[in-house]
Amino acid sequence: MSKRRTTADDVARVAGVSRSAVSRAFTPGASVSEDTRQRVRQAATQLGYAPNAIARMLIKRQNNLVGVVMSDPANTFLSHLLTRLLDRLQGAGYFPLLFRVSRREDFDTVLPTVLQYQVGAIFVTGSTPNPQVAASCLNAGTPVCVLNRWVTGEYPGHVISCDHELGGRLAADELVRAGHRRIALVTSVGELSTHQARVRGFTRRLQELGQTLAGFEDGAPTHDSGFASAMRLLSSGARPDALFCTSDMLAFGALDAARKLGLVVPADVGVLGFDDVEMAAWPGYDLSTIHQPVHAVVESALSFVGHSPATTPPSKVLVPPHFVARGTTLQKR
Amino acid sequence: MSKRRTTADDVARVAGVSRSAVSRAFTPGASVSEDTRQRVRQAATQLGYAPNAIARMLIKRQNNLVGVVMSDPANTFLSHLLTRLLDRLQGAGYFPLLFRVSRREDFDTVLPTVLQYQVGAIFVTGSTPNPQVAASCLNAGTPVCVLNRWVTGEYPGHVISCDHELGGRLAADELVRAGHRRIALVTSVGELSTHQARVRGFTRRLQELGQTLAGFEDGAPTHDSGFASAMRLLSSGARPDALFCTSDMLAFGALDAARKLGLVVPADVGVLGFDDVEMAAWPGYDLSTIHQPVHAVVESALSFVGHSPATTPPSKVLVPPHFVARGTTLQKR
DNA sequence: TTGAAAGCGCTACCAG
DNA sequence: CTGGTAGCGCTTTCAA
Repeated sequence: MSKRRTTADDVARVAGVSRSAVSRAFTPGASVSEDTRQRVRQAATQLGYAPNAIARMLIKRQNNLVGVVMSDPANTFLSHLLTRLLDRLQGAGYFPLLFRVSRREDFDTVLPTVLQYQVGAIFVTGSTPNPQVAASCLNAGTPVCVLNRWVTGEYPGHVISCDHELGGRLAADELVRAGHRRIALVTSVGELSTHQARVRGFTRRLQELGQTLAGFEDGAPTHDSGFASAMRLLSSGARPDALFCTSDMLAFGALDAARKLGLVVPADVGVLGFDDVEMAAWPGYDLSTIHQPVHAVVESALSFVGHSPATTPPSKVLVPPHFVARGTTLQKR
Repeated sequence: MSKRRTTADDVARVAGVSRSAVSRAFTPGASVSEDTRQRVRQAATQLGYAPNAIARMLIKRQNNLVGVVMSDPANTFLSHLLTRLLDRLQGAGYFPLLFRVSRREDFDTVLPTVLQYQVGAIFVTGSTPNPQVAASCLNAGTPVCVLNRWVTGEYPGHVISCDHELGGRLAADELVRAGHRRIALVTSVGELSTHQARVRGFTRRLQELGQTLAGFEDGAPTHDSGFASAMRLLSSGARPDALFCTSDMLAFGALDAARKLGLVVPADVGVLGFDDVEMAAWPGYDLSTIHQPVHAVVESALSFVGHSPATTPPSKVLVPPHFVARGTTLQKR
């Protein structure tokens, strides 16, 4: 007994009108008499009818679906980005089709699939698609937009990101300006390309300021790894007087390590993070950090959806981050 | 110059075969000669053709879309649930259409919209839909599944949740068994119905154990609120010797408050959370908590997708949580 | 304002 | 194995 979903024809029959009339009754600015509209709406509710969005999509040859591809929604920072993106997308009348992929290669597999759903745009976070794959999307008329990571080399799609390298430079500036002189780095460059840019900006600026790195630890982008890295750094002979951690998660780990070693923050050791997730403002951490401009990134991204790559040529946008002073770095005078 | 997307007909023409052949070449177990399949695939890549999923959905009268409606993806606990759900859904070949709603009423508005996309199931987290709205979905043949919150009264859909009340009872058991005798409650019952169940179980069990509540604070479900509540409780004349916080977020706030007041945890005051989010295991908090069985909830939820409510009658499933002993509660002997 | 008819791009069923 | 044909449920001309 597979109950066939009620269609516009069913409603038309009950309301005693044509199928076209039903369609019009559900189309905002269509020319229908108020009388027929009422009759149709009534028959519709009676039968439990609702227009089939799939059929509508097919005939309109366009839909309000957008693809969102991301690596890890549980990642605190990404989840904030996602929330913001979802809110704004829905506010603009779009429906996000969400894909989670874990491995790098899966991004390239998933994009063509997303494309088949005739989405109006594809947003990618957590990795960068293969240029060829991106090109094929663009070719099909679908803008592809990489969020929050910079793409080096030839890449045909939209890229809109926080200026991670500038963030790294800011970090060096602030730490040195606050009086820290033996600065070490806790990072995850091996796993995350965004961290590479942060490290690059940081080390370059440090050099410009006449400082040398007092230590370096690379690991996973996790609290545990930050903890372990900081433990090594802070219990070594020549203890650093500040740690630049290339993400807040790493910084939280470092802070917990400093605490465990009985060090006073920031007097004994300053800690600077990157991202400015919600937790950074918690009194338990009160983390000084480099704030990523999530809102600006999302706003900028939104401007691409619905615009064919043919008319709106792919652009690369870099949004500047800024320093947020809290209690884990010395206060500059 | 609106470049019409290439269709199966275009490919058929180039490959010198019929449209049916093209369709077959893209259908896994169809009967096509290897020769034609090759020719078609080649013509397809040449033209940049990919089957239109929308059209396919329409004709197949079923699709692999599922609706996921949630309140706050940035909520640490929900984001874990979401990640898990997404992973398993994709693993099973489904495509999640994600909706974020903030206000209670919006849930009822959004469900009919989701329904229009002919989704195979709808998962709701963060609120409970109006029974009538749920019924209309069920009526349309789409299972609706409320995740992680219990529904009181008449409700026609699936409900699969952690047994929050049992979790509350466990909390009382563990705290008392560990030797805490002046136990206060930090919660957010005013805003979250899940917390209500936790509180109910907790207070009832406490009573059964012959204990009385040593304090009670209600507020927002945030770190800030937990901090403020604990501050009030712990600086009052008759200081509690343990705090049951109905979520980990509240507990983190309470822990920060205890630390700020110079209290030793758990000697001076024990703290017990609820959820067991990742952060609870961080050494900085090392929070004892009640673990929510996210995996079990998701597995159970998955079994409903694709099964018509007509054949699989709506069920209510309650999954038991368990206690996780860490460093913020006294160790029972 | 209304209804009839022609598809949207595809799959499924039929003969061949 | 293959090509024609008939729709999926809807919107949209086009006449009336």
